[in-house]
Amino acid sequence: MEQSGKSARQSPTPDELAVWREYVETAEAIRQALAAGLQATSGVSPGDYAVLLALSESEGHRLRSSALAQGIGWERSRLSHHLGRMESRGLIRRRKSGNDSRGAVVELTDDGARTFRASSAPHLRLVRRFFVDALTPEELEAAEKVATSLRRHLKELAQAAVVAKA
Amino acid sequence: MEQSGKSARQSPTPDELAVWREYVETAEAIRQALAAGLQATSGVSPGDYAVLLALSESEGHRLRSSALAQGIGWERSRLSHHLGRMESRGLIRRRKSGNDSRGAVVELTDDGARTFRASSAPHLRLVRRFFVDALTPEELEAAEKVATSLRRHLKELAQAAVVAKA
DNA sequence: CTCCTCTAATTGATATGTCAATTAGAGGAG
DNA sequence: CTCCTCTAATTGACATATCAATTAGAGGAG
Repeated sequence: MEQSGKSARQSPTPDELAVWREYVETAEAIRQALAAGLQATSGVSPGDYAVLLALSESEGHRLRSSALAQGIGWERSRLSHHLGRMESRGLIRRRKSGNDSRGAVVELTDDGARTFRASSAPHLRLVRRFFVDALTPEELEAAEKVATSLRRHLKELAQAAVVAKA
Repeated sequence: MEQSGKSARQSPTPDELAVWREYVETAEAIRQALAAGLQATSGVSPGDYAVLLALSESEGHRLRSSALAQGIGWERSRLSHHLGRMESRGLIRRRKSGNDSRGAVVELTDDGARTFRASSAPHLRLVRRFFVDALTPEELEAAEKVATSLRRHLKELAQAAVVAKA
């Protein structure tokens, strides 16, 4: 009867599945609300914001493209395409790197810096309105614990997969 | 000194912001892991899965396109585009509705039904592995509470916005 | 130097998502 | 019937995301 033992159960129970659905749908709804707010208040997308934030916080408002990709956790190709769009809107500029002319350096234009300054406060206000204000201090703490557990578990699974491949 | 009062605070504190980032990044990581798993095990995207699930559960494996959009919470245009892609892969079929020939009826093909059956179990296993197994029963309950609070708060804000417009 | 291989970044193809504009038919007022 | 208006769904344009293939230069072996 190992099928009935807890460790042999393969699919979530209906209750577990309901929590899962609530979890993903909620995260998606908030992501979407915030994206719409950011777009409406300052005309930037969440992707734009991530790039502008990373550049704004960096020394000299510039970063190697690979360092930028690393910093915001994007694949390079995604970043290349996105930088192309941002460059055509005048938010950033790309130059060849001095030491290694394979590498590109991405830098914020004045317009990009101005756009980031204009978008930052409204964005943070929305994070507060949509997320922080919705939760009691206890819930906020619980949310952190849940996210941390999920993250840790995912990392372990990824680690196990890597080991299995080797 | 109303700036220092809690109710006047506009931006999240650094701690609150850190929780927010952990929350969104985690949700995004899970979404992405699950999408990759679904693709690898059965060659369907999360969007395909949502459509196939709704049709599989419906009377006669068919739904009015507007009812389908409503059921999975998509905009119509998004659904139209997605159905076009699924139809070209032979997973679904569209017919004109009898009573109202503006309306289209979407139905599962045999191949679509087979594809859904093949993708369902692996998908549910992954939900269990990535989400349910990561959390203690207490954390699972906490996750539900957090999601519910966030959802309720979002709905209230949307309601307030609608009222403000009127 | 020449060849090999590795790395940085871009490019092209395709899938997905959003918005605005359009098409087709329903249904009522006159 | 004709016109008006509303609804259902699609379409086109464009932004975004992923994957595979490619380009350009770095850096070492010979």
